[in-house]
Amino acid sequence: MTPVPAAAAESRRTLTEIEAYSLGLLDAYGRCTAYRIRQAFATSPSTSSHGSAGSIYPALRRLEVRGMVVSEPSARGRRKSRTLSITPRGGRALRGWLIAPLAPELALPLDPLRARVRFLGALSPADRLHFLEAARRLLQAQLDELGEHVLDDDASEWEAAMLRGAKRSTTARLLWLDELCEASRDSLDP
Amino acid sequence: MTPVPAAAAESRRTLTEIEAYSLGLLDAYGRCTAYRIRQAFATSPSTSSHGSAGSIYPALRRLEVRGMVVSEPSARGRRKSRTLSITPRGGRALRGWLIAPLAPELALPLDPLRARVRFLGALSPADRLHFLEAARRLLQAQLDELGEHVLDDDASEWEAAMLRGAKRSTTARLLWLDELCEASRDSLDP
DNA sequence: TGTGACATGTAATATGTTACATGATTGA
DNA sequence: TCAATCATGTAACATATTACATGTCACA
Repeated sequence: MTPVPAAAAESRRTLTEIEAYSLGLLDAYGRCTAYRIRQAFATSPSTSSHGSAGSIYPALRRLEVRGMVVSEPSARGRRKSRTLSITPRGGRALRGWLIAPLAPELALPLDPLRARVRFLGALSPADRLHFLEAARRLLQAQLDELGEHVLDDDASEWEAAMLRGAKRSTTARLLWLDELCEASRDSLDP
Repeated sequence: MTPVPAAAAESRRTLTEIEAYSLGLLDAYGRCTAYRIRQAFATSPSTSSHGSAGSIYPALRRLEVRGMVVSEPSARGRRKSRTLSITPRGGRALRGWLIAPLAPELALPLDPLRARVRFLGALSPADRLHFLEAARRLLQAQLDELGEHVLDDDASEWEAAMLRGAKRSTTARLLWLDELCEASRDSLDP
């Protein structure tokens, strides 16, 4: 990330998903280190691929520049460390993000699997079936993982709600793939 | 978009979602203009928000640089226009993208609605209910729109399959919101 | 004492978004 | 003929991804 242009960050009205998620975690946790935020991204089934250092640290820096987060140096042993907390302004920004009118594209997020299915016509019937079966296995594994996912003691009712949503979505997509798989198998080998 | 660095574009192995989608459309359509690709993005329920000129034209240019697309000037009246078509290399790239091992994060794409639900604890019960009801209305509208969506004559079986997938996902998320809505209403006004 | 995990970052880079520019065509 | 829309782009910008850098701590 290139150095954060403070003026631009100040002038922007909205929060990116990563910024909002970070604010939300900070609000839920009270005070914590940037590393804890990163870990939360990495371990959440929904966001595991979006918790890279190169996104989180600059996002937190931007929030600090905008006065939504404050940091204080905290000496854990001799290791340098900064403890973050959300400011009143940060709280207002978080709630503003939540109650803002929902953009229409939130209704149907991009689904990379759906995009691939769109173009399965370009494959041979055998390759199609391979694809669909691999996709099915992937979703089944994801569903198993979601079932085993244990929530922390301090997990909120809403974290559990999110998990239920993830399960429902995955189940629906799995059923859809089952159907396609079966149709594909029939047409290949009647 | 800054000018496309040809060397970098050549050396990259993978396709972005937009590149792959463009290749797929070009493969399905045979020959067409960039504008037709853009329109397809804009009218597809899944990708309506990703068809900006600033993404499509540079993506098509990158594909041309990589030899996956060729363009020939076509005089429609006196208006300058270029007709694009996919090359054999482009076809191989498309099929390679389709049969490539699926990255685990494709199993559970980010859902901005799910992210917001995760942090509903930051809102007052009344605001929570407002949020959930607005989200429900949004998904219901999306579902209605999907139901009315008519496919072209040349629509493939896979385009229809994609549409069914979109409906299933949306229905599942709507049911989930219904549940949350009801629980939220009960707790607010027992 | 050295190996690996912890913790905090930065640099380079490619990409997507927003907004603007431009000329041709069509319809009122 | 004037406005809207068609069609093709470009420029500026912020952001995410990948890979790397650096120092600390636990423990074998």
